[in-house]
Amino acid sequence: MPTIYDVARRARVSPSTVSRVLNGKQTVDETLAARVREAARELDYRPNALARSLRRSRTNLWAVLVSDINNPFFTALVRGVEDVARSSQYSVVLCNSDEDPDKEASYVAAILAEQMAGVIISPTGGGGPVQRLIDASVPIVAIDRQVPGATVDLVTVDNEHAATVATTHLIDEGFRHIACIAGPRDLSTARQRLDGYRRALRAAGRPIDSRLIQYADFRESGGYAAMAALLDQSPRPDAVFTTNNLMTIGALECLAERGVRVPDDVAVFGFDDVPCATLIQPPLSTVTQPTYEIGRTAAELLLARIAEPTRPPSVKVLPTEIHVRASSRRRVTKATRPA
Amino acid sequence: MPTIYDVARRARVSPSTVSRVLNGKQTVDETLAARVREAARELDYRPNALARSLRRSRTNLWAVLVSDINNPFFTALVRGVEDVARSSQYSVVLCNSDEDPDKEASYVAAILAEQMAGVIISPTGGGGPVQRLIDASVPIVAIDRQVPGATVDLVTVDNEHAATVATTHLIDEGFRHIACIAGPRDLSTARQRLDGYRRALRAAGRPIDSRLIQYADFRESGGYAAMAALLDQSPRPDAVFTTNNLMTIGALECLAERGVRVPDDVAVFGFDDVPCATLIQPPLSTVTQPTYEIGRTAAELLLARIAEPTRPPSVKVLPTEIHVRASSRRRVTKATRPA
DNA sequence: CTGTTAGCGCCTTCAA
DNA sequence: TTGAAGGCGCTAACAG
Repeated sequence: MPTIYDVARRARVSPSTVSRVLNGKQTVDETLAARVREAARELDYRPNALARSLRRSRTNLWAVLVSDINNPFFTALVRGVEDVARSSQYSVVLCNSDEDPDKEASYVAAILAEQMAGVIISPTGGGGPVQRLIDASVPIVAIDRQVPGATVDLVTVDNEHAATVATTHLIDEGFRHIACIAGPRDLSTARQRLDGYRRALRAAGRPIDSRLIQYADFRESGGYAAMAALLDQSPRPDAVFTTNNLMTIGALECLAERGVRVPDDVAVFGFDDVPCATLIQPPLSTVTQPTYEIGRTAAELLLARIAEPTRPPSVKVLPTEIHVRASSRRRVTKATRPA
Repeated sequence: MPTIYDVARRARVSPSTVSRVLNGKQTVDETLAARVREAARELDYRPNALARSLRRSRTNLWAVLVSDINNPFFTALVRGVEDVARSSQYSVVLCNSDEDPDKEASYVAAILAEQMAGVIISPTGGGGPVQRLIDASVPIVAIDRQVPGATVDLVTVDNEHAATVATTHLIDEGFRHIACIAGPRDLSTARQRLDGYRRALRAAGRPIDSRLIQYADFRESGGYAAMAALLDQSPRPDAVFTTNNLMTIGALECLAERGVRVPDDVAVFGFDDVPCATLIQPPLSTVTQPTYEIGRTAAELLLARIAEPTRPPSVKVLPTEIHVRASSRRRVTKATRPA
């Protein structure tokens, strides 16, 4: 690999001049600049990012550290991040903490060691490792959920509101025993969605039956188990609000396996888009988040934070969309239909 | 951030001794080693990976450069890679080329600039950028598809065989006009699956009707468009073999939208697992790949390649599984049923 | 076994 | 405007 010295020699200038030309600095004489550019091209010179970063003590790499790489919500938002990053000369790498604080800690260590320029993160519940990034003044933007015990830039949605709307819809349809499959207690997002569910019931003068609230882990298996538990107990729900996409899938699998009909026996309203939502019968009612916009907004906040590290943290709340479809609509049963 | 000099001063030894202790080198006197470790702990010292990498001229970062981050096939295999990487002190970052040679080129540039220790890649069709990595002797393992015009370590599956089995199944079920939604012509994987389809027809003495072969882009929208084209022409297929998961989804969406029944009007056999496969009605017949194993095997090949850069490239072909479900079974129609 | 020294490739004062 | 020189933090020769 040719170095800046090789280029300098070939262009008959000093290494500093090469550096200046390659970084678009100051006014270098156009004759020399042209010679430098040609020499660089001829040698297929590519700057050593390691050396440059060591010198400048920061790279041009952003990490997107998500809690579940298999959740399409997180992968979809990466595109929004990439589009902003590319236009600002950053490269984006994706890391997967898998909701595991240990893995998160090991990626945080790597981010620190590699001196990455910024981090967009959906922190795991533990919340420990992220503090290291904050302590080290690494520019950081949280997505989806807050960093426990810290105030950093955040891009999220109106979780509580959306959950209220979804639950209220189920109430208005006339369902009596509306269950909620909630996420981990230590995730702000999960708490807000559960709060929205509770608020809707309260507003309708309905009691909140804690047996109808099942906590799970935001994964498919968790949704499945929670649904199974709900079906095995009394009162058995006639509707369920599932608070993320993977848990919705798990719950639907459980219902299908047991021959429980949707929405006739149990209605379903899910949070987040579900892959192949349109292929599932009946079509699924969902709250959807603007994933691309979330990624884009987070990236823009990160740029702003890098440019001005001391600016006060800001929170962007993006709007959700509610899609009411057949899975949450009460059907007139045959028995009550006029003969 | 404390440096190795700070640790050395505090432990009253030289920086080299600190370096040796921290890297587990040679036999350092245990008294000194203990002092060093304690000093490092007290200062919360974390080595600067940039400096270390600059010095050693290689990092401990692997890149997994996939062609579509929204395809669960690719994200699922990352876990297999991570498990191997972690046990060998490498961190894994995921990059998304989005089947776009330009994006791929820009990530290749970043990988080169950051001197990453190894790359696992599913190359885009263009094939250009990967050559840079090979030229720079970056250890590289291809997954899913070959690198055009180069011989590197490769982990793939028995694409042609699996496609033959799937198509043969459709033939045996008695379908007359079996279509194929094929992938991009410049991807080895797509070619092999199409070859398998052709071979099955040939073996059954069936003509190969080129109107029944639609080329698409391995994406949902491509599958949709291809299916639409097939439905609008004559002969209209009564079965279709879709050669990847996203195109299967697109095709199913098209069929659902037009009220075409599966499998009564058109039977479907898909390649790759489809998210929420079990929720789709009718259950989908698929060829599935061992994603975790593919990731693990690729990572192991990469380790071997790093350890011995000159070893001859090897190709690992992992077995697929065929799941025949209702979407590809011929149903006895009511007309022919005994009354 | 330990310390001194030099340099990985680059950028950035500082002088000219 | 250009060049010379130093140093980012670390490791690997080389002495001792």
